[in-house]
Amino acid sequence: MSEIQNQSNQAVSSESGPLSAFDLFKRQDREVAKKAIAARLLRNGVKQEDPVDLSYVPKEGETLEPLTPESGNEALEVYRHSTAHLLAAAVLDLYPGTKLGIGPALLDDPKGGFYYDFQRPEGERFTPEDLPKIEKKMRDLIKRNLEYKRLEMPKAEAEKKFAELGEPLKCELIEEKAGATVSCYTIEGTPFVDFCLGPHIPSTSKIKAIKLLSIAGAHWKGDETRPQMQRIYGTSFFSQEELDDWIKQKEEAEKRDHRRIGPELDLFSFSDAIGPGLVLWHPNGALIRKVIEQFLNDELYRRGYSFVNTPHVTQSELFRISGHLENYQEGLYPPMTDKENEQIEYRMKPMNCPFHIQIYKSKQRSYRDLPQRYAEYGMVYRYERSGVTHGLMRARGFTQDDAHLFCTPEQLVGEVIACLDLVDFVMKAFGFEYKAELSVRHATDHSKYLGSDEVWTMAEAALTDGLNQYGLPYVRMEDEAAFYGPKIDFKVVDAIKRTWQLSTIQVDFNLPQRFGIEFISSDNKPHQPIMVHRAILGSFERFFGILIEHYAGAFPVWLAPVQAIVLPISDKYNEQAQKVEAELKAAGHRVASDQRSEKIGAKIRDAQLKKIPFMLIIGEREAEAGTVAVRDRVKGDQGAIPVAEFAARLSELNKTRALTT
RNA sequence: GCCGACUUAGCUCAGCUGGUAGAGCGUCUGAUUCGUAAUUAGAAGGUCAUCGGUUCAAAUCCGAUAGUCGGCUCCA
Repeated sequence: MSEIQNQSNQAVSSESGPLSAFDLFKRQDREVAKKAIAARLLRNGVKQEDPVDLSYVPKEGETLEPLTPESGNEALEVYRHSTAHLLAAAVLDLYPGTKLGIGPALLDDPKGGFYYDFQRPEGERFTPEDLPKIEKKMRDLIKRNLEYKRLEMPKAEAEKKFAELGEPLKCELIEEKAGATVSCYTIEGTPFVDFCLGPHIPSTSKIKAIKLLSIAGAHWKGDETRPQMQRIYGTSFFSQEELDDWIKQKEEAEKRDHRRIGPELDLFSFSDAIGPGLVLWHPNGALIRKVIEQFLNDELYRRGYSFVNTPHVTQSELFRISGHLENYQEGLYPPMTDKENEQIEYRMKPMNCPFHIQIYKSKQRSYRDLPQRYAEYGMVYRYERSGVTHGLMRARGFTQDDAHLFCTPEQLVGEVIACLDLVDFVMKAFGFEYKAELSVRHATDHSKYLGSDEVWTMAEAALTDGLNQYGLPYVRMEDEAAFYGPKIDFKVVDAIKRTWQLSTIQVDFNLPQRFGIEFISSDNKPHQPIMVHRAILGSFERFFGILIEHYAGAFPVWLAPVQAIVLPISDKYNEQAQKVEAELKAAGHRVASDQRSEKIGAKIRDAQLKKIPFMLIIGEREAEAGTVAVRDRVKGDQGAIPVAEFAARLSELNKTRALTT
């Protein structure tokens, strides 16, 4: 990375005036200067958080590095933020009287891009037909190569200026956020002025590839009590190729959408007669779920878990004690009143933990009994607001693969390591890469956290030691812990590089205290056990949705509802097909046969669309030889092999949970 | 919950500014007996999401309800 010392700046500034970042870069390397869109600022060699404009004139002790398209997210953020300004300029030009909200860049996929919030005058609003017009105007502005100008002024002056411009929301922001000096940006030749920290690209022609995406409602500052504005989403890239790739990626994600694939492959559905967010698992989906459950069952037994079962409803009292009633009132289904005693109300359960605690509490526990590990695939019900349900990903009724560990402080590290190993084992089985995040308390401000310093220090140390001993790299997130304890979260990366938050390991100081659970230690005195909540898949519903998208519906053999389908060439070989089907079924495989009077091409096509891993074709040759011609859904025709050989192959794939054939 | 869009046969979708429904796929019945991604003929199938209104007349216009979809932390 080229680096320009301020000394050189001072050396020349006497003759030709002070030199800007751009001037300095140009001296160093014309090509780099041409590509630069902003500059990274180093003060006494220390990188400053916010980049600066190319017009920035460095001060004593400051060094600059160019920010180019190759600089990654830092540059992309500046670029997209500038595109958001361009959008606002185009909108103001086309729709005078529009008030500005905010317009930040977005980096996270799938929302990568930017948006700008607008308030149109009473009675006016954007419609989807406006987007092409606005986009066209943006392109016009790009062609005119207009300059992004930075203005600085005292706070009072800025407030006056925006008041004159009729931008009340901007005034509110200045009031709240601004220091003594306020910076603004304009785009030359447009009515656009924005209160903005910057930095921005030097001129509109730097913007190479844009696309406006959608219009949505958004409340000012995300606050529902504030007026609703119209938000325009868009995205921009340094090149058309990158934009095209992004569009392709989006289309790929749409093709994989579990809400499309689910009904297509007859995996699950929703029914208006039942209600939003309540899932019907069809035979194919339920079968996959059973296979996953069986896989987990075996593993959990092996790892010393006990299985428990608890009811779906409970007297509200349980959740009053746990604090959920107070804190999550909105998220609960409304209460049911007891028929015989109006004083008693029941609730659908939103969590399993208090039930497991009741099991723990059912008798006195000795330190010799610990750890207790209770696992349950517990169905819980949360009243998600009507606008937020999303297929299997966000449902109102879902099944947690929940477990609660009750242990002594000394046992915590060991339990953490065991959980890490379980997460690793399960994620690898499904072919997921993953990353870990350790969420701990704020370094100094502990006011919002419950529990003593002593116990927090112990728990954070146990999680950290566990991660280190297990050898798992992690990101430490300060101030991201839950109020009730520190945690480790896992993010998996799917087949098309999207990340999903799945597993979690959380230490809880709150519930043991609220429910007053204890164990008798070797000192013959009661102590409070450490409680750990842990989920691997999170919820079966959501995990299934993620799996469908991860595999695009083409499940590996061990999960596929139908692992192989027998396809007779014509009716003449139906009998042989039935024999082969029966033989494979007897060997424990999930096999079907297609005995319709269709041509083989049609049968193959249908099997292919159902994403069945193997097609076993039987014609005259195979019937005579007792073989099947194996067609792999990915690799195509594999030639004929004896039925027994195919059965052995299927067994092997199933046993090893192979992800490919 | 809020903003916007959408809801027509099992599925995907046509149906122009109101004149009372159409295709492809699928299903069913028959013919065909076929060698690696769609053989063929015929038939059945819809209170146009639901309820209400305007009109001589509503899938079409208006309103309400339900459901689905895109959003509603990202800051000057």
